[in-house]
Amino acid sequence: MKKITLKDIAAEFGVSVSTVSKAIHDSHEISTEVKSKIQKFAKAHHYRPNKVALNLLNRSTKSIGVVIPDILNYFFVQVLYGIEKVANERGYSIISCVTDHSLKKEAMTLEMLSSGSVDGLIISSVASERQTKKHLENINNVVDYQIPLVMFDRVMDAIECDKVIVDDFEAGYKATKYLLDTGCKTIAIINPMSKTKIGRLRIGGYKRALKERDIDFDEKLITPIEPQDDLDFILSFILNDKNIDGILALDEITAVKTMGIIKARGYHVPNDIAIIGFTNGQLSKYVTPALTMVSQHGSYIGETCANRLIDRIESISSPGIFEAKVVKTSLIVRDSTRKITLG
Amino acid sequence: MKKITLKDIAAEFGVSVSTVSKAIHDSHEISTEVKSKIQKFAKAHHYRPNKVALNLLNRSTKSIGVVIPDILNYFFVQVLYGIEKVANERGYSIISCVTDHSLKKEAMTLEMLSSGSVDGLIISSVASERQTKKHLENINNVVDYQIPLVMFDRVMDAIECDKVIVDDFEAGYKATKYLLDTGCKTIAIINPMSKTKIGRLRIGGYKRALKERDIDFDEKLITPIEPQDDLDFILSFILNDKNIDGILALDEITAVKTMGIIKARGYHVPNDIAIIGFTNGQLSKYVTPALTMVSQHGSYIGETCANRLIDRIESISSPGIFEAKVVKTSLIVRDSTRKITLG
DNA sequence: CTGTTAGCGCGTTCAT
DNA sequence: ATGAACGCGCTAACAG
Repeated sequence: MKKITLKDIAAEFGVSVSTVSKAIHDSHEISTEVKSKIQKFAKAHHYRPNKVALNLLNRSTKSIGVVIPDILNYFFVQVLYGIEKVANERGYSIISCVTDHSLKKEAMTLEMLSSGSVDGLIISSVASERQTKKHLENINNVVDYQIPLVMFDRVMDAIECDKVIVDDFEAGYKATKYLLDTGCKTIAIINPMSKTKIGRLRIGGYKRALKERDIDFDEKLITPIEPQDDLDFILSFILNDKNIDGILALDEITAVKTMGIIKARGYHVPNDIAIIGFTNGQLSKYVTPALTMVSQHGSYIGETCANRLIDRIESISSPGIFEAKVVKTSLIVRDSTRKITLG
Repeated sequence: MKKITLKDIAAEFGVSVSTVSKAIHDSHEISTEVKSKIQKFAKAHHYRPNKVALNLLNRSTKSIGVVIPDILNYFFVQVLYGIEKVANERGYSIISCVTDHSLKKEAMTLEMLSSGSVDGLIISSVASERQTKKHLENINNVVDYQIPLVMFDRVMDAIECDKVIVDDFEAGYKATKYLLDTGCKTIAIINPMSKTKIGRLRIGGYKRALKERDIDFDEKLITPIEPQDDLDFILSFILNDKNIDGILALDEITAVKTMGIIKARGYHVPNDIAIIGFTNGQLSKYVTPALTMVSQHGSYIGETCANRLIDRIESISSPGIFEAKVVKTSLIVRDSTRKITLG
């Protein structure tokens, strides 16, 4: 069976296209019998108005583009989940694109999406750090294009748009304070995101917490790592060099791996070394011991992004004034940290 | 800055729309100076052809719809990853929709997607089991609509289309055989997907493996569970009742939870009880001990789906004859099973 | 070289 | 009660 159009139906009954259109929309202008016979035929042939034609007519696609660096990362999936949920409720579809942390792909995706395919864009930009001027310009084009844009998590200050960000400073502070409160003296940081602002903010919070207790900050306790690094090897240095009794791992997988290595080396978690990880996902709950984590509420971030964006699209929000919403984190206490001693 | 169209540019220079179109496409029909001035203007104003208009013109959107029951399930994310990868390489975008295991949502999504928004569909249907006739009809409409469809994992026999499925029978067989080979005598199954064909196939493989060893099948060893069930409570029955030394958990999260409970009850894994889980994801590698799993190669499934679908769309495949591709599983041996004893 | 016309599929005037 | 005409933004065939 071929895809059927108004034209086909019109030909079938020897009437005009507009008559068919009106009949299908149950217009009172059309006689009852013509209406019913056309409607019956349309239903029998599964007529459905061509979305693309309507999009063109309405200059709106009722869909929003989501651009994320990585879909195998549970945090982004959670955000996507939140976006999809709200979008769906409000009658929008999602076009999701993954950039694989590649600037070039991100540029291409933006280019593609910003030419009418979507009514708005939600993005977590790879380029949040290594800000090429060219790329910045690229994103700005999107904004100039009059297409609403919401950035989350990895945002760029130089772009004027709505933003939904995590209070990473507070997260770092909170986690550090908790380790301190539970008796840790020397806290190391394993930092797999050393080049990002997010990483810097978390370390900022860490420093702040130390300062409050008059503990000197020691640069050597901070270890930046890259994906290709041998974590086991790196940890041996850290563990031998200092008398560490607490570790902050700035993402979930690093937290999990770090704990595995530490346990294998015979340390007890949390008695010898306590660990807190960032970005609560699926893993931390089921490892042994279950990891204490900083949760960023990915789904909530997604929902917030989607609501803000759709408000913009339907211009409920006041135009021109952009807002940056800061989402607080919370500490999910499990068994990789010692219990807090009251009194 | 407003979105700019050919018409706007034409007005700007007092030429016709088609001249502008040709100039922008660098047609040889247009004089060099007109071309260059138009091109310059277009670039300055970030002109980009309206995708929607082109879609209407070409009767193609260069995008494919993906419908999955759950995006927080790592298997589906892996499939999505594979699809996205291939689609991207071949110049297609993804519109992803989540049905939350709801038949109604799936019907709505299909309805929405099949009216011109996408060139083809990849779906894992919630309805693969509780096949309402109405719903079947609904999916069949899509097929009738002349829009290419590929089903994966949870497929429906009654739908005629390309399919990519997992060899679940073999998976059940393989896992059971491995437990048997490593000395297990009494193997229980925890089945969180008791209503699906997939679950039945895996159990079929299990029975087959038992039969090969002349072990009688005991219905009581199979325990169906529902999401709301108290696994701890259920396991106490199973463990008390039988002298179980091996467990097959038919999905990852059940495997992980089951192992946690078993360990908490003082059993040693794998010496007292060995465990194999299905659907290898992120979790199983990092729990202690690391779980032996059956991998379904989600990403590969996704790639296969996408390639098949795009071939169909571009009608490289021979039309009319549908293929069902069966993807083999593999056993990833880790530490929740005993070592195989050679000789 | 440039412009006119037509049409993708639809809904919305405005005539008849 | 029905139909013709128009336009959404674009390309392509054809005319000048």
